[in-house]
Amino acid sequence: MERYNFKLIESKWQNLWEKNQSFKTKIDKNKKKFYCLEMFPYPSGKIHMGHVRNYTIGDVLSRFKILKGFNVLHPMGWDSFGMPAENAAKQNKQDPKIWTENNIQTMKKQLKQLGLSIDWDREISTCSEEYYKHQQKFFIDMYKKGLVYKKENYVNWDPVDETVLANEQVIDGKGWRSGATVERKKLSQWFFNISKFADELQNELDNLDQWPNKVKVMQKNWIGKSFGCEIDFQIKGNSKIEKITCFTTRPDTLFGFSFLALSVDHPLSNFFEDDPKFKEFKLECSKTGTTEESIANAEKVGFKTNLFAKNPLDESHTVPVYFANFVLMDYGFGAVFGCPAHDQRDFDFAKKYNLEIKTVVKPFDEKDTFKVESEAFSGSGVIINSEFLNGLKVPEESVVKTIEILEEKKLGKKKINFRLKDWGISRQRYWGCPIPVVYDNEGMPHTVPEDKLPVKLPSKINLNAKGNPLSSVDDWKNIEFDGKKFLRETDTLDTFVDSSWYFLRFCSPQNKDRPFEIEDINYWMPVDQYIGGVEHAILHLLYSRFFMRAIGYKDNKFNFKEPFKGLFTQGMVCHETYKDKNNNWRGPDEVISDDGKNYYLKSDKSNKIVVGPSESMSKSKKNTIDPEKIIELYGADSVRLFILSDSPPEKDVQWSEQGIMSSYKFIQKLFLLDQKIKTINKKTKKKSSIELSKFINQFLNKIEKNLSNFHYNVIIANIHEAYSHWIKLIKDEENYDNLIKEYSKFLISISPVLPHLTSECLDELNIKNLEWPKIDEKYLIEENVKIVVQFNGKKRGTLDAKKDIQEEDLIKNIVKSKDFDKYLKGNKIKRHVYIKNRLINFLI
RNA sequence: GCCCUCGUGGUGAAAUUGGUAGACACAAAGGACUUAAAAUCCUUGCCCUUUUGGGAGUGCCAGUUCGAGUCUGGCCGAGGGCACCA
Repeated sequence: MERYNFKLIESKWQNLWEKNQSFKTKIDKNKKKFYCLEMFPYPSGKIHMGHVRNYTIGDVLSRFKILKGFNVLHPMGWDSFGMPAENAAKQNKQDPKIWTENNIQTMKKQLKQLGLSIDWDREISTCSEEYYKHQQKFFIDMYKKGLVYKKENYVNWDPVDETVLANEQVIDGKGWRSGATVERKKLSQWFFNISKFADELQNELDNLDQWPNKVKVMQKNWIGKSFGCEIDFQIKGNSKIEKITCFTTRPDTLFGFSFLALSVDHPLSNFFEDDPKFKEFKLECSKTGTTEESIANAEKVGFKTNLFAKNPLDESHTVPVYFANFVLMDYGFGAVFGCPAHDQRDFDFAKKYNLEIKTVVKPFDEKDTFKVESEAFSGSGVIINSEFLNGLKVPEESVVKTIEILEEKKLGKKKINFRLKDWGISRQRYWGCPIPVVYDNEGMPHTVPEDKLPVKLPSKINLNAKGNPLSSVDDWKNIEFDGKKFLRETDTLDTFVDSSWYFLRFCSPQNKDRPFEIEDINYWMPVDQYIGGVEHAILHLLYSRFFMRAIGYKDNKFNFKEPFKGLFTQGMVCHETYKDKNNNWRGPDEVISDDGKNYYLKSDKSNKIVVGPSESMSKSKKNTIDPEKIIELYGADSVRLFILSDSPPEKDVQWSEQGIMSSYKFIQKLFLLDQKIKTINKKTKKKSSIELSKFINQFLNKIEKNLSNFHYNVIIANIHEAYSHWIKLIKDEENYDNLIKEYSKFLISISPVLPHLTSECLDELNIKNLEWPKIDEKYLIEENVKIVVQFNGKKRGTLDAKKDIQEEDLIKNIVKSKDFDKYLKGNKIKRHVYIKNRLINFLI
């Protein structure tokens, strides 16, 4: 028999799918739609195993839904603006546009080799004018609706690359690319007003019942809603300063008030700028490292002012006002009321500056004389030493009650605060969407008139110029509208803006005038299943949720709220790591082992390799496997099979050479099985057995259930089991036509995983127009069951019985069988428990 | 420090949701076929027993139950997220 020639057959089917436009989708209101989307890739050069896993998972689902009769939208595009293009361009002196387009061509070819069911007619690329011109329009619309603004803000500044870095691009206080220590710098930046939607973004999470809980928790923490109140503190010591407003979640500890602390960036700092000691203090504060950890561990220090704050609940009680390094300007009001007894940070500060520590909450099981000594007490309990607040339960009564009192006395009011900050979208980068703004000669910003859109990126540019490359392109920067001179905004948009609406563009990818047609959107959206890495849990997913709301703000025509109805976060692909004797990383193709234990370098047998733990594949550790080479060697179906087989898709999977080999062998076995089945002598096989129908229907049932729950690894196990069953089956006498009929159902049901092999096998049977086989429920019911027999909860054997056997009959059979004599003999059965068709437990 | 998730053979993992623990696969050991190797196939997998059998067993300790990998409480360990958020 011939071997399965995957090279021939896979390319044959890929060409056919392309020629027949098999995955082209159109709106069809008679069919239920299913929008399956995987996170689109950044075109960095070649696809990696992470892509293979991501897109295989999505493809299996898409193909399954197509078979189930859904109208499936399964598109693909390119997140093609971003820093790597610019950096590569600098190194290779190549135009970022050309570099990007070449990569797209390469990766597109590679994706096609995987046999993905993608409607390539909908392909989009965010760096094309056709895409970003709509984005500029969104920016202008949002500007007009007051959702975009410009303000001065502190940013992460890389002094070597001369650019702003996003928080995630700062690693241990250093620029991820330059390695330079990142500075805080105040810059004028554009912002999206995402915090306006903070409450809704948090509340709507509860309705996303097809999202992993983990992601929802992360977003909730990120948005960080907290309930409290704002309080005005009257100030003494400077006649120009009347009051300071603070936000607090613990107004109930107001009688424990012992200092008030301000951020050094607080507007009131202006009154102290002339004081050289304050200036020095402020400078010191700005030097503290920028990493979160170094901030958290930094010593709490303060600068004492000549100001005093009055306790609003007791005017005779005044406390000193400090500037302190731990107070953030961009949370609350940049001012904190300090209660050392019940907040550890305040406690540390009070200890250092010898401030009063007054206990105002005691635990339930303590006396009223309870005193905070060595550390702050922040647990629940009862209010003490607080006059009219005494006796209130902390926190459930005390906070609400104190706010009521403060509101009544007009000293404060209820307030909900969010941790979520507005989204800074300015980047001093060339390879991004230009911000459609110009400045007049007074420096006032204006949005670019719509008939002058798009603002195109200039093509000839010196990327090695210092700072933002766009600011040195004079003939682009200087522009005239109707005879008036303007200067262009040279910042470009954060690339997360590009990916915040690409899923909408897929619905109307070729529309020239508008980003989308509303009918298209309302038919296809929301995305029914979104699949991608958990690393986007907060940023991309939160930004997209915001963007939907921002586009629909004041003029909502969408018939849905959330862009992604279902979310699945897949795990990473890992591989062992290797280090040679000089402590250099080595790749899997550089090392070899004869016994599976001792590894050495292929090129130098004396160089022993230390095998490290399996880690997520990364170029820096050289533990990557190139999908293209693997497809070349084993074929796409083998890769698809293996990437799904070992671990559940949400967990990390370990890549192994043995694993891919065994998947390859299994594909060969399936093909051999196929040949055997088709060459069975048609005449000698007579009977149509119920067993065959049972087997196939139960198999279909398992596959369908496991497909719906993303238990793809179990599906592979099911296929293995089914294979063994077929091998036994073909030795039996079976009516040929019936055999083929049931066998074709098997092929169809595994086609989402192995589309090339099954297409070929089905084609030989002349089966076209594939449909998911209907499961015949009557074959799911077994008329014989195996019943577990237990004595005192211990399994002592099993007994075959008719389904739904009566209890008495079962017991009779057990006694009759004699297998259990040694447990029954001489023992009295006190009672027994019978679980129908499953188990019987005798208690003796 | 706070929050979330997870602990099952040498390894990756299954387990109809409280009912035969370890399906399926990788690796290992032994065997069969081979002159030999590769490939393929079969067996084994912790403890006692030659076998028949029996015992222990899902991180640890308790509890609920006829019955717990699954439920409850406490502890230990691993991974991830957030981190001066007032």
